[in-house]
Amino acid sequence: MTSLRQKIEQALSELSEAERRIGEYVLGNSEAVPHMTTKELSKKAAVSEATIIRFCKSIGIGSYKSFKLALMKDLTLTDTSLTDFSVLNKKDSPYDLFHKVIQVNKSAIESCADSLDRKELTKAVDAIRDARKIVFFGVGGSSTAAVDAQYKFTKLGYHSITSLDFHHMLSVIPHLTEKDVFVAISTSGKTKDVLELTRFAQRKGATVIAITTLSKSPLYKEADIHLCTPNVEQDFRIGSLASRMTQLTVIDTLYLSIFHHIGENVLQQYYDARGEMERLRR
Amino acid sequence: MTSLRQKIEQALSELSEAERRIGEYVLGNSEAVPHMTTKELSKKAAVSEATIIRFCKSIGIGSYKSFKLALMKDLTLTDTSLTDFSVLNKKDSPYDLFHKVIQVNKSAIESCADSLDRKELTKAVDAIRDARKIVFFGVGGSSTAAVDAQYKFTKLGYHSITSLDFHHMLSVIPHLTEKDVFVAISTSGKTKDVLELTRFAQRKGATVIAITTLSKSPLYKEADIHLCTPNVEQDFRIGSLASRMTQLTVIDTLYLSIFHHIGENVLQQYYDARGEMERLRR
DNA sequence: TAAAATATGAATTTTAATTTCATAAAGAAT
DNA sequence: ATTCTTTATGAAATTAAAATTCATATTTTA
Repeated sequence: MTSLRQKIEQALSELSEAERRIGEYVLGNSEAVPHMTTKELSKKAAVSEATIIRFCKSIGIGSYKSFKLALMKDLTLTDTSLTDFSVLNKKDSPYDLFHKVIQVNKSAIESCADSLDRKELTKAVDAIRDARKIVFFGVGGSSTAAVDAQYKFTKLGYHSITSLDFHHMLSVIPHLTEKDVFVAISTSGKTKDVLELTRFAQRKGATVIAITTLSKSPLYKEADIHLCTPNVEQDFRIGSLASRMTQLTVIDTLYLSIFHHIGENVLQQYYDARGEMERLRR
Repeated sequence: MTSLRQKIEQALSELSEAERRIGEYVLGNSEAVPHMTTKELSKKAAVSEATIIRFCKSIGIGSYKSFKLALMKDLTLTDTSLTDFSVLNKKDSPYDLFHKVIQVNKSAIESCADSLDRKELTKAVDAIRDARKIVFFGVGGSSTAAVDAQYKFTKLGYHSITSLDFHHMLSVIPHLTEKDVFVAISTSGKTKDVLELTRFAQRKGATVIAITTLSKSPLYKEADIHLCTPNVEQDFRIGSLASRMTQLTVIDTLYLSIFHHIGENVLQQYYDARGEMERLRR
C-alpha cells in the first residue's frame, strides 16, 4: 500500500506546473495542511483555489475535504517531523506558526529518547532520592525548567531551592554538603553564571547533575552526572523554544521517578494539600 | 490522554440530552462521521446544527472541523498507544518512566491543534501586539508558563510582568488600563486566585486573555479572549505534567507570532544583548 | 501560423460551519 | 407560589469554505 504522500510524490512529475507546486507544498508542510482551507493553501502554494480542487482530483481524491481527511490519516500512520524554524517565512499567520510550534516541540521531545543515557538517569534518580537539599539553577530560557523543578520537588516534600538571582544563589551554596544535589541547567553548557555556581557547589561537596546537551562543554565535563538533552535546532534570532521542552521532559522524568519511589509515602501530604485547597476554595 | 472516543464515552453522562444523543451516534458510527457535515449529523442524531458545534466544544475541541480531524486520527490509531500514566506500574524503571513521559508530552502537544481556535489566536496576537503592559498570572503548575512568558516578552521589549505572589499582583493590577493585557493561566479555569485577579484586571479595563481548557469554567466565560488548551489526562495524584506543555506551546506561539510581527525591529536589541553577554563572558 | 488543446485564476455559486437570537424548560431565590 | 436566573435548544441569519463556471493565457499540433 502506498501512502498518500508517496502517491503525491509519484504523481509530481506528471502534474501541471501549478498543481506540482501544490504537491510540493503539501509534501513539505503536510502537518499543517489538514487544518488549512483552500484559500490558505492556494496562497501558500501560489495558485488559485480552483487549482487546489483540480489537484485533489488529479491525485484521485474526490474533494478537498476528503483530501484533508486522507492526509490526516496518512500523517497519523507515519509521523514525519520538522525540527526547526528555518522554514518560517514572512507571510506565516499566527495559526501557521502555531502548527510549526507543535511540530518543533513534538519532535524535540521525541528526540530526547536519543540523548538521555539510562545509566546516568538511574544515577541521577538515586542521587536525588537520598538528597537532603536540591538546588536547581538555570538562567535565561533555562530558568523556566529550574522554577518548574523547584515547585515539583517541593510538592514531593524535598527542601528544594531555586532563584533567578545569582547573588541569592551565592548565599545558598555555602550551606551545601555531600548530602545535597545541585542541578545545573544550561543548554549550551557554557553559561558563566551556571558554571561558577556549579564549581562552587562542587567545592562544597554537593553532587552536581547537569541537564545540558551532549557536547564538550565545561558543564558537561565537570558535572558528576549528565542528563543529556538533544541538540535541537535553534534559530539564532528566536532562541530555542524547543530546548526548554526537552529540559522539562527530563524534569518530568525525575519527578515521576522519585514520586514512584517514595510515592506512597507522600500521598497523605498530597491529600492534605488538596483538602486544604478545597477548604480555602482556591 | 485517552482516545477521543473514550473521552466522549466518559463525557456522555455529563452531557445534556441533545449532546448525549450526538455522542452516542458518534460512538456508534464513528467511521462515518468524519465525512459528514453538521447538517447530516444533526439529522442523524436528531438535534440542531448548533448543538453539534456545542457538542464539539463540550468535549474540548474547538470546531467541528477539528473534531472530524481528531476523530479520523483516533480511528486510524488502531494500536492503543498508551498515552497516560494510568499504566504506570510498580516495577517501572526510571527509563521506562522516561519513555512514558515522552509519549504523554508528545501527545499533549499534538492535541493542542484540536483545541486552539484560530480566530481567538488572531485576536490574542492583535491584543498583545498593541499592548502597553502585559501581565501574566498562573499559580501552581501554571506558574511555569507565566514565568516563561514573562521572560520571553521582556526579550521582545514589552513591559511584561508576573509574580508568584498574589499580593504583589494585587499591587500591579490597579495600574492597568484599557491599553493593557492580562493573561490568566489556569488549566481548570476555576482557580480562585486567578479568577479574582482576572476580575480585578477586567474592572480596570484590561483585555483578559485566558489560557485554559475549553470548558464551562468561570475563567473561560469571563475572559475576553480564549486560548484553549486540550483536556489532557491528569492523574489525580501526580497532577498534570502535560498541561504545562500545552500552555507553553501556546506561549511559544504567541511569542513567535509577535516576534514575527515586530521581529525586524527588535533584532538590534537582540544583538546588543548578545554582544554584551559575550563581552561579560556570561 | 492558425486551430485545437490545455492550464490557470477571477469571479460566482453552492454548500457548510458558525453565530445570533428567541423561546422553552428547569432551578434558585424571594 | 412567583419571580428571577440560568441553562438548553433549535430556527434563522451570517460568515466562511468549497466547488464550479467561464474567460484568458499558454502551449501543442497540423
